[in-house]
Amino acid sequence: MRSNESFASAIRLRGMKLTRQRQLILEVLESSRGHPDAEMVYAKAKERDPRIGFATVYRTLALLKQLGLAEEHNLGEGHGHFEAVDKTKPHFHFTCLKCGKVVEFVSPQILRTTQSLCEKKGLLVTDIHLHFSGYCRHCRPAGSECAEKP
Amino acid sequence: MRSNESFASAIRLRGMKLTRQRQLILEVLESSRGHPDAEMVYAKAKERDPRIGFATVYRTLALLKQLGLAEEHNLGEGHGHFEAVDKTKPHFHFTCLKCGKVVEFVSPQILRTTQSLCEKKGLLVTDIHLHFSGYCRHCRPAGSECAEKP
DNA sequence: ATCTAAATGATAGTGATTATCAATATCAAA
DNA sequence: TTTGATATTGATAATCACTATCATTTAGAT
Repeated sequence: MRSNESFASAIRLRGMKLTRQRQLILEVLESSRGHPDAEMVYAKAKERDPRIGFATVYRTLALLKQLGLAEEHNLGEGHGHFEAVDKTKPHFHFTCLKCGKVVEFVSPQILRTTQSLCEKKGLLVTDIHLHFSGYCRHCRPAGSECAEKP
Repeated sequence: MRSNESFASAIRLRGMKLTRQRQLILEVLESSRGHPDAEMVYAKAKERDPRIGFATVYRTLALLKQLGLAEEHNLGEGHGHFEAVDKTKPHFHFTCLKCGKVVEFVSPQILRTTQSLCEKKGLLVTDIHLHFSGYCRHCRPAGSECAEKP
């Protein structure tokens, strides 16, 4: 795991300590498919370290976010969902309002547009959250095309 | 206020009742600058109707969202921010991580790209939330250009 | 004016996240 | 390698944003 290295150095750079728990939580996140929430990460971490605490999970997820190793997404449920960052594959999310399915997709064009917008406005962008919601192919009413809100 | 009309008809269409409180909350939202949260809407509504309740504010904001008359944005604080919808001006938000300022901007190009993505994937998109965060012109470190997360 | 269902407001409850703090573990230095 | 300073942990209490409940009130049809 290459990010273990960068994690260790980022941690030490800031005078923080590389703990068993922090490494475990990063590993859990990296080996997760989809977008686990804090509770899910806690459950998975607990399988490998039954003594791990809930607060540590939250603290570590916040730390990983700060270090740019994790992202938190708001998928329309009342709580956060987390994902290990793979810088080579920035992507966006669509949530189906009916079946709840989350679709990931990429758009180099949106990234480019964002890039140029950011330059024009003098904004230093560190995070882009693009989240669509609506109805997936399966749940959309028959015959409906892309449209504005009803 | 043209949206009062559409509000009244949308409400009645669904067999709901057009109450003093609902009208007041819509008016508060429409006359607000920026992106008030539920508490702010409650405070402003209370100025005009001291008997109004907290739950009513939440219920009505949810209703306005359903009717497409309001949007809820996640600006990185732990709670929602609301905004009356003006369909002629879809826009996005940038939050400065240092000073907290929220910048609004438009991008017809991103809307177009979204439109065509949605068509390709067969997704019926009803809502687009694009939220950037980073550092504004004033807070960004001197000499820094647009860049990835540190 | 009357009636009925919808809506309100007060408040209790819930779920997610954060703060507190004594106990523990990391890691630099002796 | 032990020691010591202090960052971190884990248990739990607290907080925060929001939602459910329910008796009372009100909108709007008759």
